[in-house]
Amino acid sequence: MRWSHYFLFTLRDNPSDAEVISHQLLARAGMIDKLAAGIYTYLPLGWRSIDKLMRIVRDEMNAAGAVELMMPCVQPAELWQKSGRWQVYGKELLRLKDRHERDFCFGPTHEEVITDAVRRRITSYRQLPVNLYQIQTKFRDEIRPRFGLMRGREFIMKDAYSFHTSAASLDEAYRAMERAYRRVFDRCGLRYTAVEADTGNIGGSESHEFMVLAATGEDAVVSCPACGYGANVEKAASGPLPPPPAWPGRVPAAPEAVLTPGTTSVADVGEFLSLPPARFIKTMIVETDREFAVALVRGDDELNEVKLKNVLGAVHLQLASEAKVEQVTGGAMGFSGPVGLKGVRIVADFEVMRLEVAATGANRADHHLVGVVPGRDFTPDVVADLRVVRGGDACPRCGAPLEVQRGIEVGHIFKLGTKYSAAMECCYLDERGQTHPMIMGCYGLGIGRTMAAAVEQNHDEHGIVWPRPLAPFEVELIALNPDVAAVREAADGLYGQLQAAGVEVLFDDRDERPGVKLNDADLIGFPVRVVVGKKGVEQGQVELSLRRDRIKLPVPLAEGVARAREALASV
RNA sequence: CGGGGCGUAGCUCAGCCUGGUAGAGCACACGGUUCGGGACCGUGUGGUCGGAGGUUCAAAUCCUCUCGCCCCGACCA
Repeated sequence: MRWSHYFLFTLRDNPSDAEVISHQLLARAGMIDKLAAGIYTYLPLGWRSIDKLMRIVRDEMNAAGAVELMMPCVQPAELWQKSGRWQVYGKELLRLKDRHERDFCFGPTHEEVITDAVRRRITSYRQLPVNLYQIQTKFRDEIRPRFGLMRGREFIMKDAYSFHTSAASLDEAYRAMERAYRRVFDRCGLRYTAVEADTGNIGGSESHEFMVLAATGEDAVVSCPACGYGANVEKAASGPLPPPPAWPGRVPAAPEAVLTPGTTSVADVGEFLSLPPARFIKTMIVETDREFAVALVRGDDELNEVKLKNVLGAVHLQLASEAKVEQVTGGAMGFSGPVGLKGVRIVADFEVMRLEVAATGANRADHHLVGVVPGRDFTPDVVADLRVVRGGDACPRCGAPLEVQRGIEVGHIFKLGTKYSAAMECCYLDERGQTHPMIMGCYGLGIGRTMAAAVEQNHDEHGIVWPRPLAPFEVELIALNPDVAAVREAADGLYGQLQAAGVEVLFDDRDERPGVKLNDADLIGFPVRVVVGKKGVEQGQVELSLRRDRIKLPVPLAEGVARAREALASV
């Protein structure tokens, strides 16, 4: 492709609304164009990357035995009412009406449609299992789209759905999908990790996320370098913490109230009473879709709201407002504690119950209780893992120190079970003629997000450094001085030869100054660059360089194509 | 939805506080000099200052409302 015949416009400045590096670079490199919040055009260069990634994904899905189809974006409300998600999904579901005022939505995911398609065709165990996938544009009306392609409202996703007669069969498909995902991300040259994940509102029994490791990731990933344990921080567990410093002095027979004016944070009270934060019981009042509840974690720990939500069986959970806190505890916000609380469920973290004595709020303004003994002075309704795991905590499997890194969730696979098949009567007859709901799995992979993640992980101060499999073109050929006949002829010749050799080449034949073309080449970041300049051509040479190390190497003009292909093979 | 910030030329921004002829750089067009790391000189095109209402002799500037965008939080296959 000749640049002069293409549709490629690079930007010198970062767009004012681009904050993360992948958004900045993809926009400056002329690959994407924002139309509205979280809604982007893939310009020709960007679309080539997307197309390459989709080919890799198709390849691996097909190899893993999944079958491609294409479902509609616009879906009738009836299906969603049947699964119950018309009510549950909330504002993230973009709803619309047709001219007859009938309700539709723009599909954020396709469990309903696929389950409907399968239930009307498959009736026998003999026809199972099946695994169907599509690559398609989704729409989710996110509360807050951000970070360019990383969290769009409209985005391209590969989604697959499998149907089974047994947990063993589902497990087989699940493992096959896991292997396929690994191959996809391996082929893309990404550094990633697969971790255990919370199943969220999708539901199901088991779930793994594929995280591309990058500092700008929205998620925290906990991993054990010793045994390979890995989990999203929402889900991650740890071994027991080391005990906090000893309680100073004697443990009283009953909690004693002390005056602690104005000290509402653990840090403040700790300093005021000369107690370490780990000796406090942090008490948080939460409000869920069904109740108020009280969560207790050790003073130096953070509450993991996802874990708490799961323990409480809640769909939504938030910290209670000041007024609600006072209503529940009878005391001021910032002075809450579990002692004497009535009428609410109390959930305590394991580490709280391991404290033989502690301090906590007195449910009375400007007062705390010291000498509180868990189990003696209060009894939680549930004891569970509620804390956010931190770097250095013990691995729950082997005890080695855990690491915490940032990650971008590019894939997520779930064992769904019968949640949708039961609700939508997607059933089969077994050998004995009995009816059962099918057992389902679902498997998502964000196409645009993976492209953005690749840029987050592969760039330098000059621009993008594409891994070859995702590079829009493999080689950029630059005619530095196209007004010089010898240069033009040499570059034209190389261009024809590269094309004939099947190399994907973008030929920068623009009438621009050398600096502009060289800087643009760095910005758009194809793996191999071939520069034809006046001086070189006089000596029968062109210059070859790799984007990653930017080392320039003169090669004979006649060997240009062969050497470029060698260089490509090396990346 | 809560908190913060921003909407002025295709892009990045200044001007606003303290009301008085709408600006710069880049991009684009033409001419000239340049040409291996984002050149220079000259000329030129391009803006209902996000929108509506108000105050005023006069509004990009002050006030009210509204729309859009970005960041933090809550939320999130």
